[in-house]
Amino acid sequence: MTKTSPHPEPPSKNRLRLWLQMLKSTRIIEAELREKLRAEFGTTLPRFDVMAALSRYRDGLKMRQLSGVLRVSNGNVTGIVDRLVAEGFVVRTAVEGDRRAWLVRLTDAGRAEFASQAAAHEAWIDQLLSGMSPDATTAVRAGLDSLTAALDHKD
Amino acid sequence: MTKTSPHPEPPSKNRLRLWLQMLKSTRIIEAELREKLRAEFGTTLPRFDVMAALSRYRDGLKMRQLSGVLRVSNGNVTGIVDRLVAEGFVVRTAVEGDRRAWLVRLTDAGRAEFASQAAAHEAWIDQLLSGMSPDATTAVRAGLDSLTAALDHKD
DNA sequence: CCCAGATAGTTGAAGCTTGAAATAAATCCG
DNA sequence: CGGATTTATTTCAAGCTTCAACTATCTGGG
Repeated sequence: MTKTSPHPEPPSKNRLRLWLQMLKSTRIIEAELREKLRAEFGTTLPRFDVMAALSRYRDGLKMRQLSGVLRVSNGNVTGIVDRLVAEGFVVRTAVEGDRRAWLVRLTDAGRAEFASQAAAHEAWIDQLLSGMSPDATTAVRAGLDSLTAALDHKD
Repeated sequence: MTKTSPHPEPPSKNRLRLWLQMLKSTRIIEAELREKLRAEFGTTLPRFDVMAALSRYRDGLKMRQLSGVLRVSNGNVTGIVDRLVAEGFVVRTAVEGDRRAWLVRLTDAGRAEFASQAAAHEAWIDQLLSGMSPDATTAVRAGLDSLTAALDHKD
């Protein structure tokens, strides 16, 4: 049943439209999440992202590893971590044998706060993406998985 | 042939993973585009986005329409348009019969500059998404289309 | 040992972004 | 008409983001 489409859209146009669609949907969802994090937890998406990354590494991450995981610049992470430290959710501890580096970790308070945020976050996502069937979700995931694999490889 | 999967991942986890994947792939591509726009055109993604929006409306857009199309705040657009005006790519003209509003339009120079940027942009996207087959591209587009339709409806 | 180069992190300037407050003009309605 | 409300935009403070410059430290030859 797979036959030539009657409207011959070139692959490059198809890809461009896909990209615009990715951008649009991602921005809508990000805006919703930002708004909810602000309203319900008084925090921001970047802070949430940092805490999410740290929550996956109980032993902490060096600044450089953190910016690598988040794909943002070094200097950027410095500022966000500064604020999380001021709020008591994160600590910088010295690294044994390397006086240049810091190990950044969640405090107990940070861990508790993040657990609460993460539960809400998962529910928000579930609700925001409720318009997609499980099959569609799986199909899109598969497509994007192959895309990121190719992109990562490209570096 | 559609039967219960052997690993019973709940739909909410599936959706969460999809979201993380969307975020990851979008960020990688955005970072590439930002870098290329800077290196090859000395411009930024937000400026490009504004010019792209204006290029689709030859008669111009009011500030509010512009921020609506781009899904960013009003105040944000003010600053970006200010810079594009200073660079001579955009003009603000008065709106007949409404002294509050401005009509923002590309200048001839802006149109020429954008044509050049847009051609490069399309080629970059084509290259960045080259890891996806036409079928996968179409499938993902379909999934995201239904998602944005549901999200837009939700407002 | 010592220094050249690499590595970890911070700082600073410029620009992007938001939300809230402020201006100004249009519209609505009594 | 005239005041209340709505609409269009700008301004501002705070935070996010990048890149480039800078400091401090480590590492690997000679």
